[in-house]
Amino acid sequence: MDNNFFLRKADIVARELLGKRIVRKINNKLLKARIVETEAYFGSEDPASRACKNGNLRDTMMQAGGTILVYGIHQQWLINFVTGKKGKAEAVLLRAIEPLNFNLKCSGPGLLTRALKINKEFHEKNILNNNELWLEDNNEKSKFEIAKAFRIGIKKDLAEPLRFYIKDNEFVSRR
DNA sequence: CATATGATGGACT
DNA sequence: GTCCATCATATGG
Repeated sequence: MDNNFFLRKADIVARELLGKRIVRKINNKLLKARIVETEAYFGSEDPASRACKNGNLRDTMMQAGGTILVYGIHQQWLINFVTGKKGKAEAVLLRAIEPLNFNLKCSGPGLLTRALKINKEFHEKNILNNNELWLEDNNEKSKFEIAKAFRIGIKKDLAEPLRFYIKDNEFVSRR
């Protein structure tokens, strides 16, 4: 994965992430999955983002693109990838993945972190330089259609749709 | 320490 | 669609 991949705006990265593979290494076994649903979040200007109020989280979102951001909510861990240049508070939330070589439900942000055993240990590590979790580009772009929607489970959303998913993919979270 | 608050998920009507 | 268990955080005393 290119070093500049995450240095773009969160909504661009969210779209580009679709179809990429996420690989998790556990005890020398590789869990592979395809990213099928993402959401873009912004810092200060985004009323839906926790970073809007929370200083610590915003600091993490201001890191340079590629930093992993993990935070707990409703007894789940949610994983985000920080995007944009250092100083910009932006991130992309991983909402759903399609398991390729294992059989666990991954149709939701909390479910996929459970399946891949992702927890706070990954917080503030870098996805581009990690031997337990990384991304692979397998050039699937243009093999699918991208659908847009408003973000899920949020009280105050922004005016523009910031949720992106692969159209007609059965592993996308519902609602 | 006490309490409130969800970027959830699953069960249920 | 609605209800709610459950817990990592933030915030206030």
